[in-house]
Amino acid sequence: MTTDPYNIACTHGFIQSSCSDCNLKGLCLPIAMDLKDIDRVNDIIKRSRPIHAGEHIYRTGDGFTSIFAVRSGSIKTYLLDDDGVEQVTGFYLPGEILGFDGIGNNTHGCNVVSMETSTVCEIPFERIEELSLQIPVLQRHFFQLMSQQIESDHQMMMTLSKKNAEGRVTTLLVSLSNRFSRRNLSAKSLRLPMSRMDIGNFLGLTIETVSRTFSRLQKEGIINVDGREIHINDNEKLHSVCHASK
Amino acid sequence: MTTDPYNIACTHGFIQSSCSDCNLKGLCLPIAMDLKDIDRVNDIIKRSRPIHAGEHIYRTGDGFTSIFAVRSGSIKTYLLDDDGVEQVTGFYLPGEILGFDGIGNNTHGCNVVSMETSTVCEIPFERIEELSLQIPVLQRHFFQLMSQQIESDHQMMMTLSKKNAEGRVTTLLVSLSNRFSRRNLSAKSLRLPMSRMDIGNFLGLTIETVSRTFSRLQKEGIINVDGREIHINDNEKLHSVCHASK
DNA sequence: ACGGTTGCTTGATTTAGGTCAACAGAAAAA
DNA sequence: TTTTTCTGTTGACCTAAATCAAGCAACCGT
Repeated sequence: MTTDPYNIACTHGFIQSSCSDCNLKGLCLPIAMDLKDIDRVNDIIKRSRPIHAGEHIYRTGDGFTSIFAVRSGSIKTYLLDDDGVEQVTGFYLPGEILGFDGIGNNTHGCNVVSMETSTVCEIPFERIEELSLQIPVLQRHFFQLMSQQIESDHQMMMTLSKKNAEGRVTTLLVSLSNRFSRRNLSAKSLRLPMSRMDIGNFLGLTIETVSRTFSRLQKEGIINVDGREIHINDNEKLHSVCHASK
Repeated sequence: MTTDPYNIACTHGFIQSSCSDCNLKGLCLPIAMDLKDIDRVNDIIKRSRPIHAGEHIYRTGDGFTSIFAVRSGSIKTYLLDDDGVEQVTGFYLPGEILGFDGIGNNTHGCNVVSMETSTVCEIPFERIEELSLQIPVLQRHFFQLMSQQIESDHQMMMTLSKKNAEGRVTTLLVSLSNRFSRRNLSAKSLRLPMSRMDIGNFLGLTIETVSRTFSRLQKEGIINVDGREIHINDNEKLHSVCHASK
């Protein structure tokens, strides 16, 4: 086994060191990109050593130099307000890209921490910006990724503003289920990468309410809960509860 | 007076038909852009006839072709969920750019409606995308604008998730005050462009709670309220109430 | 001058979810 | 082994904001 810090990260047991081999490339790179251009992107990417649970990738105020693609594990982003109150602003799973805040004023706008052992691909922004000038489909891709982030943030505003506890929790479950199945993992059985604390913080609820909501959904036969293991029994009901408003 | 629909829009009483003359260009275009490039941008922009209160600029699902800069008046964006429930996702004032959702899947992701008589500059996206490949500072600018939108959406998530009614209302007032003063308007006295309904919808509160909160802030001497006219008496207190959490 | 509609305010009551408190299982430490 | 810590669950109670209801002023079209 190699000791190269950029190559020991793969969780699948084999070294995966190039974008063209990566089974996540359909998520973080444009599909319609020819191999030559993928290699040009590949050349500027730095692959990380494993990042342990609780370890930060960057913090608010750090100089902005790179965006990051999650390769394995799971990551959360959060803000701290003036009083030190934490607000979780997002959960990021393999194939997803984070760090698009930060471009605005050349300073990272949030804190990023690993929720379990994770690996990321670091994408130096100035380099990818140059490439984007030369590869139109890449420029378009980044506009699209940022646009999707904006759309999903707006959905989140809707969730926080209009939905009750059941609606919020089920919305998160549906989102996670979709994102797992995009990676060809089970949409029915999933292991939550985050604590009840983080769920509550993200959804604007207390841990007690999150816990009670899980229990209620289980009692109604919609899901089975065993700690962080969730099984979706009744997807239809789950989706209908999803719209529950306050 | 001309009847050219693209040139009757100016509210200042004179025709203003070029970006280089526009007193908002510092807000929607990069500062470090030379005149030649500003003219190239100017050439692709379509200036709108006046859009009346309640008139839509586009709706969710419409084909995405352009982003828009607000030139005068005020605009709100909102989502409709499956049950037809409205969620206001943003208020846009002169110099601000909207429509960055929509890039992701080539379809507009929200509804956009004018809150009063407004004019906008329509920026055809494919044209500005081409220009962005040729003018690096312009590409950077759009990345920055989208990044700022993401950051402010995250702040909004914090507001909705963590703040009580007073915190939410004052946060909106502070934001509006800042955005008015950016345009060299009074930061102390402002006229709200939106109804109590829209404020409540945006902030995840009922109109009654919004109304009561305004009344309470007035009783505490922090602001004066006369319908949509707001005067900020005690900016310091306003900012401290701003952090009020639930 | 006329109802009718719309936007906003205020009061009385209800309720979802917050707060406080106790406890249990799992994992880590001693 | 016991102890401690951490995470999650459940119960009792309380409170901020929702809901329900009434009323008022401004503005509309007739």
